[in-house]
Amino acid sequence: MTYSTSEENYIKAIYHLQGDEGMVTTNELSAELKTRPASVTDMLKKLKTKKLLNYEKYQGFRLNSDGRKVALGIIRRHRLWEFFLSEKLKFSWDEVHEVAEQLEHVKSKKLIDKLDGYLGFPRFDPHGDPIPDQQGKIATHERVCITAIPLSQVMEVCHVGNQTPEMLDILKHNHITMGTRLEVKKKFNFDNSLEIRIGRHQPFILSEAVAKHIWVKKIDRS
Amino acid sequence: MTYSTSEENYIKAIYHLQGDEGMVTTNELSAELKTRPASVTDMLKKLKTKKLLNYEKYQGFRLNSDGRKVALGIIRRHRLWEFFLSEKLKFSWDEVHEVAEQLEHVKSKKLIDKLDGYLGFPRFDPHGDPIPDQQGKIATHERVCITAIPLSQVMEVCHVGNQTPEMLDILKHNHITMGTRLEVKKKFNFDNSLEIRIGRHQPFILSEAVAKHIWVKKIDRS
DNA sequence: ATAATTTTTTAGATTTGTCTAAATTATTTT
DNA sequence: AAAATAATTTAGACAAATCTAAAAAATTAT
Repeated sequence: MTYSTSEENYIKAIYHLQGDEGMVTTNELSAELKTRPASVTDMLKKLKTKKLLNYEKYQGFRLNSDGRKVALGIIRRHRLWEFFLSEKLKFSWDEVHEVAEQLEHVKSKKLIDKLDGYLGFPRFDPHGDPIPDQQGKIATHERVCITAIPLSQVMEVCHVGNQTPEMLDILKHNHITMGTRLEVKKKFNFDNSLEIRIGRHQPFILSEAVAKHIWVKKIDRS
Repeated sequence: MTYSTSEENYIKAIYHLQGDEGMVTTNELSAELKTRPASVTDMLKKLKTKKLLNYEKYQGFRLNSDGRKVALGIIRRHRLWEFFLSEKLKFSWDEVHEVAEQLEHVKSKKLIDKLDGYLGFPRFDPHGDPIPDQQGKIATHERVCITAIPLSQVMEVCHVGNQTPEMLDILKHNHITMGTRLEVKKKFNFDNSLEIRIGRHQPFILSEAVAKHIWVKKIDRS
């Protein structure tokens, strides 16, 4: 079974919006995809006839098991391309997404599996998000937000939950990138800002608004 | 200016059909694209309003200078992807075309120029066809069809003008691939078949129908 | 619990690219 | 040069994905 670019975009967006439980609403999805709610309703009917989601009108919806499988395939393609663009073509971190949005819709299982091998079966993309394998399995880091780690423990940045240009600007300014090792030196309870230190450099402050999007893991001794 | 996948496919097909002069006909193009003539007429009107071709109804058509420029851009993308698939992902010669057909429509100038650099600015794709550079310039081998070369002169295969599975089957059977060095030992005037020898191997026969698609160049001493 | 508001769906239209069938123009044959 | 044939275009339809405007259902507020 293959799906149109449009169908794939809806499936992927629903996957990202639906957590482990709870329903996605029409308006949420229309905001995410920048379409009108009426268009969402049309596509939901279509995806329902294709048996990818549970949907009763006015009741919200979620992908079923088949739908999630399809979504993981799309995410696999997206993240492998992001890895390729970043690692091989030296695209900067914030440029990869837009191009990967297009590449992910190229239909060829063989292409993706060969690309995976060529890249060395990476398990995480340049944003630190896990890349599903051929079976749709995803590796998980035990990751923690820097707002929640103990003081003076050096950890490695492995995920950034907000990738707007504004956010990336702040990260670039403070030399934070995927894999950066940092420690929290102090927490200011007044505004929940954090004092961060990278290696032996001068410590600096991150606001709570920024800090809550930065996730770290224990340093990999593999 | 960007063009839809469909528009790009028409532009590319017209480019391939129109030689240095002479008109392309509606039926030719509809056969090439496997659409109905009526669909071709519709698209011609559209491409005419976009000023990519000269077209007066019932009179045939050809791309103008702008149209050719667009076509070369599409061909550049196609052939760079073919090179990537073959060289990096180890796709076999006959598998690259179909996937490249999809990849060529991804819109990102930066992607293509970075890919070009990553591949080392190749000038010929795995089929021996030239890859246009950023300015649309194409390198040309001085190539000759094996039906037209002198006897017992070793030359290098650099182009195959027919890439149907049937043709590729024959080539594979006879161990002919891009870069193969061969010589014509004898020409049989009865049916214009050729006796070919590769290195010190046992010579074999190629029919005229096959031979006329195989092109060679002088051996590169660079 | 009724009214007001918000969310979602329906109905009908639009765009792109395709099709069939019929009409028109060009070409070939006699 | 007229008739037959072939090529091309027009007219009208359809599917996919979107939209607007209006109707219906659900939620929130009073």
